[in-house]
Amino acid sequence: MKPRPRSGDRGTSSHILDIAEGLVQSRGFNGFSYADIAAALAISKPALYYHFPSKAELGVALIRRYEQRFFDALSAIGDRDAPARLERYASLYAGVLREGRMCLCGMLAAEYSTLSEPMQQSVIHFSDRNEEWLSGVLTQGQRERTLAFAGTPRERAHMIISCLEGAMLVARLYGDVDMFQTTASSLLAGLSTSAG
Amino acid sequence: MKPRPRSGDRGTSSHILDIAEGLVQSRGFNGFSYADIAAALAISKPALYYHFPSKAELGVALIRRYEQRFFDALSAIGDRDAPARLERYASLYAGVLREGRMCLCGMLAAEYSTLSEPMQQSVIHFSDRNEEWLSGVLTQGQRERTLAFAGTPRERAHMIISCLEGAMLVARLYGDVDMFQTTASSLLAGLSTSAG
DNA sequence: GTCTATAGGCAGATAGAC
DNA sequence: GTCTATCTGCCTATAGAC
Repeated sequence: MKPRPRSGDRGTSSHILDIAEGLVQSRGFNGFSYADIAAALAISKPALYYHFPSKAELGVALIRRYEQRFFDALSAIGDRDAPARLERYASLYAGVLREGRMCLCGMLAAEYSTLSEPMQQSVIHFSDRNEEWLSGVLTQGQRERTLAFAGTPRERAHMIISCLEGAMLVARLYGDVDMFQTTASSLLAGLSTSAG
Repeated sequence: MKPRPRSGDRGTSSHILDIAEGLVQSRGFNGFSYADIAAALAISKPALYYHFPSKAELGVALIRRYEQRFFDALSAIGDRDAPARLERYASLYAGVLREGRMCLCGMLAAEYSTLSEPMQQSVIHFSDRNEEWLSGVLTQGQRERTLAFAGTPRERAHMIISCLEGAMLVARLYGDVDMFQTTASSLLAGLSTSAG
């Protein structure tokens, strides 16, 4: 019997994921341990194992929740013209960076070869879905004639995601969010037509 | 007295760095241990400590050597017009990726917050120098009228490096070097003038 | 320069009480 | 669900022989 969490109390599992998420995004999956989470929550290490029986399973749960929230945020962008959706899309990344964090998926991409197979699959799944969503926006832009670019929407989506990830990686190195904004803006500016 | 290494024998320190470099570029600095290097060289762990008294000092030596070689490779690009130099520059990244590796500097950028302060400084130093070199090429291109772009050469250099790093990160996820080539090409294509 | 042996700590993970 | 106690193994690093 799982007790239903009271409103405002999302339960211990949720709090564990909150802490773990921040640790992965700032230090990487190989850069923290259960002891770090336990300390942050003032709880014992074995208590964590009740909720997540292994670090790898915690990792999978982490990606799944992040994915859920990320695509909820994309849905919340709503119906706008493509350039406006792109701008909101980029601002999601900027928000993460402003907290001194790397994109979860980008961080795990760096550590990819050290991850368990289920975690690797989860990273790929997230990445594929992200590219698919962005590709849809680019296709919309072509249809609307608000966006113009060489190559397929898929290729362009891949390029934009790659550049945003890289821009986060490097901007975080210098603790300079403005650097990211400059790169993101000039990346997207090149796509807009005068019709937009 | 350090014995002079015979030609072709660059010494144990050098071999240690070779292995460590590959490990960092594929697994990250937090993703390998002295035991991995020892196993690869069929040598004991304490022997490694004779050459590098701590993992952090090995890390600094690693960055320094990588930097030396990288900028030697940039010098070897020689005097050409800016677009040609850019193309060779991007192909250096592609070569690393082809070995299934991430750029050393990009990998360490992801793990930045977990690195010792000397390692952090070394990463920044490398990154600054890289940006400076690329910025010089972009300035040359403006002078020659072979390149045209919005913003300052510095900003553009920063953007190009960011995008190349991100493109490596994501391409490595899918084990697809062509993806990187496509992104790199379209990134550089946008800079060339018809004069070039 | 390289070895064997080992210290001391922290990692991921389990047992069993409450 | 959470605790204390504990296991095993690996990590970084050192001591001291050859």
